[in-house]
Amino acid sequence: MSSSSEPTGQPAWAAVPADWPRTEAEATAVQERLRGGVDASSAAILPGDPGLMVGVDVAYDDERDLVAAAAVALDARGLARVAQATAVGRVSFPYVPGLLAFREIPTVLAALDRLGHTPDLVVCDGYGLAHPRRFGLASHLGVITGLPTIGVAKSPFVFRHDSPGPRRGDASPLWDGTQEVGRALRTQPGVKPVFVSVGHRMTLDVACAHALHLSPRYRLPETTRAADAACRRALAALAREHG
DNA sequence: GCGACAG
DNA sequence: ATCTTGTCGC
Repeated sequence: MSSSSEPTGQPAWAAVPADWPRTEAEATAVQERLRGGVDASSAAILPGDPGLMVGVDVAYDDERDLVAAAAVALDARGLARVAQATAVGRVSFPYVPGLLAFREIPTVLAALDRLGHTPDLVVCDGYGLAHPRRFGLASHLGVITGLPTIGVAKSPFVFRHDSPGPRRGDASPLWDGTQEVGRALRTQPGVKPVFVSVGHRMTLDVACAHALHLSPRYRLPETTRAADAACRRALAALAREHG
């Protein structure tokens, strides 16, 4: 047993599953197998509903082959912090565009387990359906956990888009041919847009509304900002303890 | 074949 | 992601 005087608690250790994909071919096969499980037909939670909005993010120390993940729960009404948890582990996959989930998910799952609350929405750093195989990180995490998820990415990936209007809330589609798979969304006036896509149990309109609601002051959602800070702190603490 | 390419 | 100096602004 361990006592925690830290407000955040000690990080959980995240083991990489023995059957985790090791090659790109194995990883893409997993995506092809799971992608049918995505539900984008309706939104499990609406902005304004009570509930817990959970941001997840990951920080890396490739030198030491370490990952730290954080899950931070904010009250949907008022965005006050309710709980947070962190986890650390070994890097489970190299960075390959399109296969980000295999790098982040084991540690993120450990942090979510440790949270002690069931999220009503998980906000991921990256993409969901706006992905080469329609199964980015947010969708993958959603299908594995069964939780509603959205992706909010900081930079464009594979799909083209026009610049959204200058006002907060202005958006323009991310096109995969003639299909809208995501949206470039202006969360703050005069600031670069973010890129929103559905993860699981969510629609694009509602995903954008959540992203906007979660970003009252800065470009990025408060969930993402909180999770980013928390996983960086966890990684720094880990490097401090060891060498 | 070459470049681009979430984090 | 991470590395990094200064700079502009509240």
